[in-house]
Amino acid sequence: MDKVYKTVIVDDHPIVISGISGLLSDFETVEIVEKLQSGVKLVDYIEENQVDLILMDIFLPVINGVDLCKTIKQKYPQIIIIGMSSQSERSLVMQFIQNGGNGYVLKSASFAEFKNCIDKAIEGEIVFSDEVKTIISQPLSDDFEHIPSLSRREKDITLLLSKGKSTQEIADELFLSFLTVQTHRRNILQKYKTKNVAELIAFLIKNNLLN
Amino acid sequence: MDKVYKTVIVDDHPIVISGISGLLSDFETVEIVEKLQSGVKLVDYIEENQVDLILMDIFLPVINGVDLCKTIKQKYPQIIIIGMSSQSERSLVMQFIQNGGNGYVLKSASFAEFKNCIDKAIEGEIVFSDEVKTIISQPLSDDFEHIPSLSRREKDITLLLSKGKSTQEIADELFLSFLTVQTHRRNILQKYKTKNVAELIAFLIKNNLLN
DNA sequence: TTTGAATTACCTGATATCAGGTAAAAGTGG
DNA sequence: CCACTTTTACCTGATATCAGGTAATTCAAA
Repeated sequence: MDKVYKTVIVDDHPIVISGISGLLSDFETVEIVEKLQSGVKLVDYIEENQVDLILMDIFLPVINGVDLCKTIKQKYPQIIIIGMSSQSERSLVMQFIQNGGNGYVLKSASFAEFKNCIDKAIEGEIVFSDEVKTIISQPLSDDFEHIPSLSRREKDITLLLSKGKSTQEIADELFLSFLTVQTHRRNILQKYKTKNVAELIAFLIKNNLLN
Repeated sequence: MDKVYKTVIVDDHPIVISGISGLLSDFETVEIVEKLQSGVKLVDYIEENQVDLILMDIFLPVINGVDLCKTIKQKYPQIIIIGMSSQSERSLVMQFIQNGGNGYVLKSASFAEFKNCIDKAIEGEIVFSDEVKTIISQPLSDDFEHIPSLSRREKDITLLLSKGKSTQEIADELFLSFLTVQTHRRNILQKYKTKNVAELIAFLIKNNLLN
């Protein structure tokens, strides 16, 4: 007899949870043990209960899905984690997998795709829904591009930049020298290989790095 | 006996559709007649069939939910349209309502909220889920702020801006004078009351005006 | 404890942006 | 056809950004 996978669904949208529940109700190998709306609750739940499989939204309030996956995998590497999101930015998928994710499925995937991915993931494969596959396979990946993260200070600065603040204004607000902020700006642009703030902000928002 | 509302659900995520279907199956006054994954299909469907109520995602591929609502309401003002989305940017909600929307519900709303909103909308009210209410009621609205849209040329330019292109590069790509692009930039910044491109790009993306 | 990353800071010069003003075509809709 | 918007274009000057370099301090992790 096959093992029954104790499964947790994490999504801040009740409707999505209900949709997935419905989908999974046919599965004999999967048993939904909990439905949660936040990453914090997930961490708490795992501490106290046995969990084999997690289906999680990547865009969660407070905690980023990628970081959440990393945290969980560090303590419980045996748990299978499948990420979900609406859009799929190539880099985001890569990041998720690099942090231990076992698969990535777009919410626009068909039911069949969804089921297939879950089956395969249980068997130990790294799985992607069709659309994700086409996206990540485009620039024939041997460059497992890894997106650097922003430091605390850099986050402060990018946030203010996105609000239209100038270098001088940012310096004043953060009680820093104009020149320091200038250095940070340069480092951030370099870090993401962007030419100017416009491109930077677009990149950061698309990759969910801005707040 | 109450009228039974012929309802169409439009969302590019099958899972969400399934979730909403489940939710609505209890309703006696609502009958789901079609589930669609794109705005184009919706327009086609309406031409051929009777529809009383539409639940639509705002972020749809190809056609913007706001524009879609406007188009439909022009021809079929009697159809009740409720918008849905994951995040709620105040201005986006306002735009939707201004274009004829009968309500706006966040996907993070509870089932009870969802049901309540649909009931009230059927009765002719303009409805919002709780979280949306708090967001839109903040700057005590008598300034029914309306967000201007980008002209064709302005769209071209903002798109290139978000890719990090400079004024000169944009001018070259679009075969325009440097000075023309400069004028467009100024107009766009003015239009959205933004101080620089960084703020502009952040604003445009948040309001789904880019691409 | 020491290595490396993060944060702070300064200097210079080229280039780009932003804000002010003006205005003529070209296209659109009533 | 007229009004209005859009698109095109020019001028000027102040200010900001970007790119190059260097370097000391702080702080966390190995």
